[in-house]
Amino acid sequence: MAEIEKIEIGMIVGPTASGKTAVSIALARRLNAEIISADSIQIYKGLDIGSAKPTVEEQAGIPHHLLDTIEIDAPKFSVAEYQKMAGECIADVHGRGKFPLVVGGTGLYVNALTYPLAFTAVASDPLLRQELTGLETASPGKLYEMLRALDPNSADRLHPNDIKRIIRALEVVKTTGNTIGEHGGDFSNEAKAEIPYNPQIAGLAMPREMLYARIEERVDAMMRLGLREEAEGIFKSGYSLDLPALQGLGYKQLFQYFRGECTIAQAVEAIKRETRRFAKRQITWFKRDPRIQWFDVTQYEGSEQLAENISIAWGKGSPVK
RNA sequence: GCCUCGGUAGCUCAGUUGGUAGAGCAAGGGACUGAAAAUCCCUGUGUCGGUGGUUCAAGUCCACUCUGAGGCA
Repeated sequence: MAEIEKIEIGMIVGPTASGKTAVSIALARRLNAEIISADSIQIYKGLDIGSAKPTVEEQAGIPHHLLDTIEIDAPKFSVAEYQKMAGECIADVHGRGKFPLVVGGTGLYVNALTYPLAFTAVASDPLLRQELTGLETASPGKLYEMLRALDPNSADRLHPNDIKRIIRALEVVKTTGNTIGEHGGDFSNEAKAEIPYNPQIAGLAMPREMLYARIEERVDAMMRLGLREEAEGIFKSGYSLDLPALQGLGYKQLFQYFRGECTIAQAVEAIKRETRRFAKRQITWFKRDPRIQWFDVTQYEGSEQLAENISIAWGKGSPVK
């Protein structure tokens, strides 16, 4: 039986501020790799300081893909587009004889590459979404009732208050006549569907206290680097502040300051607090993924040593001298 | 030195006529199928400053004591 040859890829995941950037550079050097970002905010142009996007110097000559790729006001960018673009990047990098190294903290994007999720089946439908939102406003609980009738499995899975996901599930079943579960694989991959990659996933972990201290330091550093000015430029540029891109940490809180709703000190505090909560959600997400091999960064001298151990774990032990 | 008001969760504070404590914020846990840095769900974590006393029973009443703030000398 002719099996399609899978592309071998490496992945580095972990919460924000866990040191993914530095390790990925060290690892890319060892493995002759190019880096493909799995970060839902760094992919936007102009969101640089606040997204902790690696600078040109930090990229250190390693080619990075899917940074600065789309406009802040690009219509309907989503995980489906990401899945497609990342797939093309991986094929391209592999085709040029280099190792694709996916690095990022957006769990859904990581899963879009490592589970056979059939996103492409149903596009989002803004008009239908608007209509459904109107229905829910007029009579709260209505949408969950509808979902219960049309797609009981999804209704079981979702909480009645999780309107966003309820709308998406309704969108799929109303547009196609099939439920969301009938469209493809899921995270548990009970369908045993195949993905075109053979991923090895390394997770970066550290004690919670240490991670929070790093977040604190990093937010202060962002402010020194000019996060306020970056956000102010966007604030004044006329973008709708409801854009998905502008829900990113740092921007949202500074917009409140620009509107006079809080002091700059309160905005910075809020950025730190929300970033901690975000990191916690990322940890929850990655923790349940049994395929991730965890590396406690405190067990290693620095990113070079950590990169060496990851490459050994991936069966690529002998380091490039 | 005297007087007054405080000391209860990580923080700010509630706490009825005595019945071994509860709000907000912070925090912790979880979910996640085309917005995912989004969205949603769950959870009180406590030597009630200390020691004695009264009482069947003390965060609550009494005495002493430590400690903070203010006032008068």
